[in-house]
Amino acid sequence: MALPTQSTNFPAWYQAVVKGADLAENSLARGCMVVKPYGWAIWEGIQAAMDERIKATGHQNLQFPLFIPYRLLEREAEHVEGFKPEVAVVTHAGGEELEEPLVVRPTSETIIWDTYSRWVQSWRDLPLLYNQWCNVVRWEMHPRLFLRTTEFYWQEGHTAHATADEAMTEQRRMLVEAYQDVCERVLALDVRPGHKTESERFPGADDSMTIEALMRDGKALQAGTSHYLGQNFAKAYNVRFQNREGELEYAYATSWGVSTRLVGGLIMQHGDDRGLRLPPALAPYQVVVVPIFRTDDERVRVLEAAGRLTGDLAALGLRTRLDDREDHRPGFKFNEWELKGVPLRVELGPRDLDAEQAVVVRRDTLEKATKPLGDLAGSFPALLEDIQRTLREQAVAFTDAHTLRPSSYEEMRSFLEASGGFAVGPWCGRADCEAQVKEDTKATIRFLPLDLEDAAGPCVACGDSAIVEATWARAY
RNA sequence: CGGGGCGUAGCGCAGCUUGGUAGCGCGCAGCGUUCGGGACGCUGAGGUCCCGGGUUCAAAUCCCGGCGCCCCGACCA
Repeated sequence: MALPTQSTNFPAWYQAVVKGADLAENSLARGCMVVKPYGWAIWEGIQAAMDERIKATGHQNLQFPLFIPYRLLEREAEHVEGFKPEVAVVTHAGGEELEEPLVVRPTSETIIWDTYSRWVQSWRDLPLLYNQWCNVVRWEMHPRLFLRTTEFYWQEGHTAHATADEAMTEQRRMLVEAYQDVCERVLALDVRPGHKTESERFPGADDSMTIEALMRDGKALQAGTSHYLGQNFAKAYNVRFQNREGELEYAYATSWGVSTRLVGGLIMQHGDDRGLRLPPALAPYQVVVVPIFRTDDERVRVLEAAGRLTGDLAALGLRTRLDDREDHRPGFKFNEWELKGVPLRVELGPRDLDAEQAVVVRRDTLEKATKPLGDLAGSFPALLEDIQRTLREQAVAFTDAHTLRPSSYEEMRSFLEASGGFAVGPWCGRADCEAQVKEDTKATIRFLPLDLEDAAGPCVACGDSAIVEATWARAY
């Protein structure tokens, strides 16, 4: 299949990659997706890395129900206001109308905090550090595979603490030590952490933190969020504990999540005109060996050598695939594995065997090298590390090259209107100024610095005196 | 909800103006030739033309009424 070029038709390119690399497809159910084995393998890789960090930071996994009684959702005013338009409600079951409708969870704060009220009495019960991997449903207007689907898969962490300080430390720790770490170290993405403005905050939160990633069309993607919920949910669901002094106090909350959206971010930050480029740390196959032969004699010879190489690679712990399908020609396979983003490809044919060599192609740079068969496998771990590093460096270089400090509002406007990337500058902190920029450019403030510092000088958007530095971009 | 478009083979579409045998490309099946960058030839399978009604000797095509989907404007991990 031919891929549209990224630069001329990014949405079509994205769709073609998702389809061509066999990651997912639209399902009959409105806005939902069928995640296919290759796409799910990528998600499982993300899950494994994230789950390791979640556990390493002291959390345990558990599981809450899919259904939430409607009245529970209604307890926290801002929360219900924010989610009401996008919840799916079950009104009928068991052949009759339900006395009380059930909401299909759009997120689980409500049912979890209602449960926590029964789990917490004393300061000795805190903190609660729990996480669940599950699916949630939000009735979205414009579904797009991985980026915004009606049903999506994620993890949601929900913690309860005895003090505000401890909760805020937890909020930041999960953003940085889990989300940012896995995105950078495993997915090789460039993500920028920061605070959301009040208007972009999670409904019911006192503060939302985000990691934002710039895609190759210059639009930003919110790749993960971590919220400090203050005592809002504790008050709504009556989660009180007796502190060391014997006084009753409401608990402090955090919640944080990353979703299958990360797969979309991976595609859109690393992808090129040949398709996906997967970082070796995540790739379901790190190396694919494509044997080339015509005659029966050649087939025996080549497959024997290819099998030995594949075995050597597997013995080194590398995820390896020998593509010995006989119903496709080599050229087809080269293109297919490039589309699927496999980091390294080995081409092995009779001519190579005669010369005791193999052709090795890296997906990140598309460099083709001829290497001696001698200790070919032994050279691969270092090569894969180099690909991992290169993808990450390319991502950082791209974001840097698409970040502008505009010297005037006019410059900022034309930059954002053209989706040039991140525009960074001093901001007055006012919501009406933020709204005006959105009206002018369709761009929003993606984040404020993680360490909030005073900014000097005039607001780059409205000219009033600035209080903080902001980063604007158009977003997915 | 306001404006525009579409519904025909698994997918992408033509045919509709001017009613008359259901078509094309990809994919799929069989056989043969191919095989170092997305192969080719021959043969073949596959259809409630979105649904319901009407006009007509005859409807994918014309008329009426439904339903569904997509794009553009406000939400969202």
